[in-house]
Amino acid sequence: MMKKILICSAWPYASGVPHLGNLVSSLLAGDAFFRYYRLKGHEALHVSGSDTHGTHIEYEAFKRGISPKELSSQVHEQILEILKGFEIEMFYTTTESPTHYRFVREIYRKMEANGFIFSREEERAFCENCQKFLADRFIQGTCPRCGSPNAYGNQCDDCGALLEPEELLQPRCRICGQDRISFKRTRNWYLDLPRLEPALKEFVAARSFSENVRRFTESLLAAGLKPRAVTRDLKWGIPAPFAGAEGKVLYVWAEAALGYVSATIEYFERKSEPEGWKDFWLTEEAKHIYTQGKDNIPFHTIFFPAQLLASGEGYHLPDQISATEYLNWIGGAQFSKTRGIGIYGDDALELLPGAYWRFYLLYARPEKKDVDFSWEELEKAVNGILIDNISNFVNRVIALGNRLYDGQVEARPEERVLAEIRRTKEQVEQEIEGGLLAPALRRIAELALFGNHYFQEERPWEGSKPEALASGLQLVKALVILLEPFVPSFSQQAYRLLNLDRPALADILKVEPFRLGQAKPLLQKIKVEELKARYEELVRRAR
RNA sequence: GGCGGGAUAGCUCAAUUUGGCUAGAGCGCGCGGCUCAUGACCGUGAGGUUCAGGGUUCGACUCCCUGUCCCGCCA
Repeated sequence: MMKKILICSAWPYASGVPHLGNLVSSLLAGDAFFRYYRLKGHEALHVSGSDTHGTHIEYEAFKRGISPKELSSQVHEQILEILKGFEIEMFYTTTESPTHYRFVREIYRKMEANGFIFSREEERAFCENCQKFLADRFIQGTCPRCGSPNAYGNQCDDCGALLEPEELLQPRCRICGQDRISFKRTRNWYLDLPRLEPALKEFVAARSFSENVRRFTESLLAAGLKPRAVTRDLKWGIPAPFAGAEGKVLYVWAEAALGYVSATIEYFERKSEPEGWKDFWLTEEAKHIYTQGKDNIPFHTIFFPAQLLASGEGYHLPDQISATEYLNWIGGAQFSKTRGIGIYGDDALELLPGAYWRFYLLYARPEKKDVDFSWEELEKAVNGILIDNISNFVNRVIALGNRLYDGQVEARPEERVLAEIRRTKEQVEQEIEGGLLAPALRRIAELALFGNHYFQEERPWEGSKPEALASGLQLVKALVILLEPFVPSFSQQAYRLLNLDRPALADILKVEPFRLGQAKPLLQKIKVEELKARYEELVRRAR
């Protein structure tokens, strides 16, 4: 049964290039899901884009002496390169796209017309020098609790106290550094989340979210929701479409997620099928999968669906949230570009081709708990499992087929081998469709183990057991097809050796004669000490 | 402080949903074998107080309680 599957990966914030953790939790995982469902014969589409608005990008651009637009465009281009290098095939746009602007403004007008938007006046910190309102984190001052001079408007990092901006002593603007801070009245528009609570509860109850996602969301709902501001007194963003809100923009989190819809619309516009998006969004039939880090869960199970519900347009709500824990740097440290901690997408590709990263990252994807990056684990996964175990098995079997049967091998795999392949396929399907990639990949690696074991036992190189070779080839075929979502370029190379043309998942069990190409190693082992040294060099150069 | 997640072999992970053979794999280590394959592969051995303590049970890694440590989120 063919189904429309929409994969929505969390939008990278375009203040800087994404790091390995960002990639594995969203875009890379999204690509693996996308490729899996396509392999299975579904009509799959994977969308995301650069989240380019907001204070942080304004600030980052200011620091670099360029405009927010220049910064986000630069980063967007870098991300496009990273996608290519990591073999991520998707529709990737930006929140600056005209389609997104139009869609966001329209849907907010609908939410307002349906009575889910209200406004109220409040006091906000204002920098007289910059002539702009300041987000909490952009006011710095002395902590009233511990006296640290570096407390922020929302929190003092030194003593941990949670603060309100007006509590700071000697407040100053982080952007210009001056202390001409005043508190001015301003009007903001709010999404009325309390009024959407019943509909949200119904939505969550009707979905079979994974245990952690469901529990987390339910506890937020049980605690009661508060209205959430959707406007900001900023220049860099999408102009708020409400009467009286001239000069204000929509809050980034209030518009970026809507990009899942607008990106789908844009994708079909470019294909000249302007109605095509409706088959994904205005139907119950489709399945929507969201990939992201755990910090994004409430936005995708509450804030975003609330917006869709408030529009009253009947948009399809999220079906599955595949949220990861964090990939941390060595020793559990948080990635930080400014402090030179961690590997970022662009540097990663200077060290190794994307396929190697894909295998390691998806194999170690932090689906259950935080995982620390480790060079040793990278080496183990790539050299030990992908190459020694899997790729060598592929080469082993095909080379033997070349040598003994001149590449022409009859189709007569043994039933017990087919049964093992079938079991693996079913387990892999179950894991991936349940939102998990790492266990699926581990299961595939086990099939290679089975293959090596089987070969050793049957000794087909002695020439008397052609069915063993046929079985080996069937295993190879299964392996490379199952691996396509994880390491696509590897599988595609192997397809050529096996004379397969765009195989489907179901072909794993199809029995047919083999006509083999000339075997050759498809991957080269990595030298981790050398990589480490080159990485140190990259970090040094960046400083 | 509240909520959630985690803790299993030196390392990375299974098994916990639904309590049930002797807690399993891979890597690493010791020994042996194979030699078709990228020094790859296979067998075998050593290696466990399943974080700690208590409880329920014929039986607990699994369920309940208390505590410790790690990671988040929130206040």
